[in-house]
Amino acid sequence: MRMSIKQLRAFLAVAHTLNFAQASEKLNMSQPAMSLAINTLEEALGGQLFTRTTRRVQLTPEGDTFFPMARQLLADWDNTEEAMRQRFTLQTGKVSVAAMPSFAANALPRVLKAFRERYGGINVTVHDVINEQVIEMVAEGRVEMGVAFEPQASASLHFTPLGTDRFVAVVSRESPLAQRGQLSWRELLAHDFITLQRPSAVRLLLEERLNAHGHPLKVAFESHQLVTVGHMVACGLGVSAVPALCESQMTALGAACLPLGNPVIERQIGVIRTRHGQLSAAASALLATFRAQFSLR
Amino acid sequence: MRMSIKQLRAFLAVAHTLNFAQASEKLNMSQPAMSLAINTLEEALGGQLFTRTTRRVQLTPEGDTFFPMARQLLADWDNTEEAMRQRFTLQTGKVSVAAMPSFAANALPRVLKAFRERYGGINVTVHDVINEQVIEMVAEGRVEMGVAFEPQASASLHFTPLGTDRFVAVVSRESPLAQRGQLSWRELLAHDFITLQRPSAVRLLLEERLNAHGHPLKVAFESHQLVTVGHMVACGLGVSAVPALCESQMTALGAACLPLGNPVIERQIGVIRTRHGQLSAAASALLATFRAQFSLR
DNA sequence: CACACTTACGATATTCGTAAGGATT
DNA sequence: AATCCTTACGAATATCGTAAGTGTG
Repeated sequence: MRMSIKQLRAFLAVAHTLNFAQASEKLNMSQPAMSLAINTLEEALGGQLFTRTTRRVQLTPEGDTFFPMARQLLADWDNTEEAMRQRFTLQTGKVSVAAMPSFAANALPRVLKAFRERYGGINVTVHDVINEQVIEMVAEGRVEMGVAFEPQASASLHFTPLGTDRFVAVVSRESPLAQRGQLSWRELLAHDFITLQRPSAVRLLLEERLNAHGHPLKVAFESHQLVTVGHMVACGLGVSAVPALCESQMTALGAACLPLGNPVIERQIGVIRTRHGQLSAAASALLATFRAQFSLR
Repeated sequence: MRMSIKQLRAFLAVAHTLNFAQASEKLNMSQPAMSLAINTLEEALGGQLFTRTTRRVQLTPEGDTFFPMARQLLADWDNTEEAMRQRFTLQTGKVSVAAMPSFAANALPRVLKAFRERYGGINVTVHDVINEQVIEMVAEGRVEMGVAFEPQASASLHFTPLGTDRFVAVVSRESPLAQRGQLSWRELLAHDFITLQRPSAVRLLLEERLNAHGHPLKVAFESHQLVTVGHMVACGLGVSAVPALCESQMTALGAACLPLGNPVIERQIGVIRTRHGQLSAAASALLATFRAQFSLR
């Protein structure tokens, strides 16, 4: 027979009170049960832990050395149990998420705020990387999930759409265009065009779609930071087109945004995760928060 | 319901094999029992540890974080159990013992050798201190037991006699006395007497007993080291009397020892321990070794 | 269709509590 | 004589193993 948890609790109670009756009361058990628990524990360990005349209970030297061991063992036990319970009840935990810049800088903070208000104990690590790296990090398991454009169908990746991101026109507030209700690409492209540099998914998408519709893209200025693009437009250097997600950012920089059509250029944005590796409880909660936040729009 | 040891072992086995059937076999239980164990563990922790289709068993992220925790918990558990068993079976442990110099330097090493041969894993700490300090250290609990002269009866100290220590005469080998079969105190005291300095229990005992028998002690040379006394005698500076325990030591220093009577001065030597504080298993074994070694003489 | 986990149920083993016993102060 | 631990025994509980069930590949 080997040690059991109950026996350890019994030992600690008796070692503390030096009285079987009080100890058994504290553990909500009968006194004979306590007696038996101590006896079987002693048998399991191969020697006496207490010397007990009917009048005095006392730790043996071996019992004395066992005392701190038992206490540590039970403390670790209880802590582990509690840590797991907290993890499952989302009182603690952590989740890593990757997001492409346009999302990370605009929609994500609001989602994280809602998540944090609901699950204050969960640590969230955000990796703000370009669209391709989001997919790469998810595939490699470096993050549990990512927010990016819908990738081409994959056996290992799963995509949960959150919404469509449509390109809008960005013009200077002083420009006559700012007064228009909406613009066509032909009208927009008549002006100097400012946009992101080549590796950007936004830039590549633009070129591809515009080419397909017979609107080759001629770029007057380019930058690798959207902020710079926004400032350039605000200063009247030219016009641009950005995903609607970035609209508020552009507005804040002093530019004006308006609907852009003919053709409408849009793409699905959503959460990417591995198909077979399941999400942690924390990640599931974050995903649910994503879906809740975006179903409202 | 809370975690049990068996559930933890079940979890580790399944986490390792990722197969309920193999895991249950390894733990000598039926496969449904394993299924139940995992289920109740998951219930205890409040969430799933494995995702299991009938074809694939896989750790959830929570199960993954639980894995090292569970392993550590069980390792600590088993180590503690084993450490206690070893302590009780005297494969390990430690014992502190105090001994007065005459005993520590002469009889003790032989006892410790026998003890060590039998109980190689037990660490023994010896405090070689004067007789009074032996008693003090036992009373204060700084050592589990001590070897000293029999103290006056005490409510808190217990004395186990090992044997009597009788004073023998020490003379130079060149002295005519060395040829005698035995000596009386009167004959011995006719020569220059060399002995230990005052705080020594041996010195005090000698003075007390000799006075009681009308032989006031006149000391020619004194030292606080028995080795010095022995050398002095060997060089022919005078004679001495030492406890029989020190006989071999004196002989080794080049002096001759012979029986000394009229009066015979002797005192009980034994093991002192506290009456109520019990001995550790290791100390009991050491005490038993003491008794065995001395019952042979 | 076969394999692997789950559910069901009866048997076994363990644990527990009440009552009586024994020892010490 | 009172207190406190131990022993004894019947009952409740938990666990386990066999057998049948269910879903996946």
